[in-house]
Amino acid sequence: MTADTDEPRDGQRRRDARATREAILNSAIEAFTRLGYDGAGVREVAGGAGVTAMLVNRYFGSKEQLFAEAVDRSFTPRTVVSDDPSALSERTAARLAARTSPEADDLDPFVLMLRSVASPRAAEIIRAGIEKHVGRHLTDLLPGPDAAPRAELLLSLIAGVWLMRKVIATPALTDMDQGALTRQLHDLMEVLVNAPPSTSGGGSDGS
Amino acid sequence: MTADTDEPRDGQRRRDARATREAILNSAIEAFTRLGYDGAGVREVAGGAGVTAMLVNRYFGSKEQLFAEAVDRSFTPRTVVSDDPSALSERTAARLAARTSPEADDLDPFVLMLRSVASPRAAEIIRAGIEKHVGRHLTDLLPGPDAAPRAELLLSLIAGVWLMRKVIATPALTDMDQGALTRQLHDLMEVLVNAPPSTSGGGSDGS
DNA sequence: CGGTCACGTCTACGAGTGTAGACTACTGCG
DNA sequence: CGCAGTAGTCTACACTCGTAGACGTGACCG
Repeated sequence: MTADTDEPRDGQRRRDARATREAILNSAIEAFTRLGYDGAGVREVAGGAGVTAMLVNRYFGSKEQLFAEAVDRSFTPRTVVSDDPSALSERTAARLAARTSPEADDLDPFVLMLRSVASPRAAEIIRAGIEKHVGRHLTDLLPGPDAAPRAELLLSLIAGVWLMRKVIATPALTDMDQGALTRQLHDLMEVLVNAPPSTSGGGSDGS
Repeated sequence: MTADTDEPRDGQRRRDARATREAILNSAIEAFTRLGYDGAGVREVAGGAGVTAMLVNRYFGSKEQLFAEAVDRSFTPRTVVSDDPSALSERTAARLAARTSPEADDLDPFVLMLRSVASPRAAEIIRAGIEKHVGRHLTDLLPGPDAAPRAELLLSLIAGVWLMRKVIATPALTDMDQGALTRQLHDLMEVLVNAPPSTSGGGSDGS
């Protein structure tokens, strides 16, 4: 971490606008991830930062703008998708399996997303954030044609696993052996990465 | 539809407890799917059924119990997962692609789920519903060992596609050609259906 | 030491939430 | 016709929400 979030030595932050704004934003990420956009109140966010509710609106204008900044910040460190094109599916599968394990703390942009999509305004903000941060980046990483829809399909898989394993907590998937899960996810992602443009003449399409 | 939801000929339902209960439940499914558990108010549900809010609680006890019945009802007709074991991945992929297309009406149990998981109580109810209706059923359909986690992985994929395509509406995936999407989903589901117990000696498992 | 301005808080409002209890009105039966 | 029971409504309560405006207060600068 950078050194700008220095905590005061006297135990109380003293009229430091920069640090207060940061504290509010961090508290917002935590609250939105845990409770979702609708569930997290401004007072809750403020309390987590040690300030009153009105300061939140003074710094961020409104809850909606606060959420937009929280989404932006939450997605900036790429926690799951690997940056290495050659080992993309392998490393991404391993990271996903590890970060969705029951022991892991569930502070994650995907959880924030899943718990906030109920609100249409939040969904719109999330869509923009997804495109800006992961979608575009992932599209560049995938080889072959039609990389964009395949990238979003990969994101669908990641989000789905996060949903079932950490938000809904289906038992069989939650208790699944991590090695086996990693292998399964790896196989699935390989299908998406190694683009079959239209391999295997599956011509028998109905409709 | 069955004939028990007969609408009155004089345009107004007249003191028919059975039909009123049904109307409330249908309105609840519609409202919860569109707005989620937190977003849909009791008054909204009641208004959709043409009654007042208090009647909802009189018939269902509380909003939470109403939600539980709505989830149960919403999941009973299997809309996506095919019942045919031999063509499971093929038909499920086709149905999923069709039902998540932009033209399709988004009244679906998966959307109801995705828009309601923010509430912990609702998430618990959904988990039970998933297990009861689709999970168990799908586990029986899948061949090979460890069918339960693979079934839930399949559900993760389905839920993720619903999320990205209909709830968040990422453009590349929403506008994706239906035939191509069906093919991609089919390939993915094949990986899950044709269980590789531990094929391809990726024995390097940590932990 | 005193002024000044930004940082932070307090009170409050209007709207919306789920739910409880009392009340009305309609239907069917004797 | 009158009684009874049930389908449905009305009013209300206690609470939380996001946000607006007025107010206090501490630190820096001269």
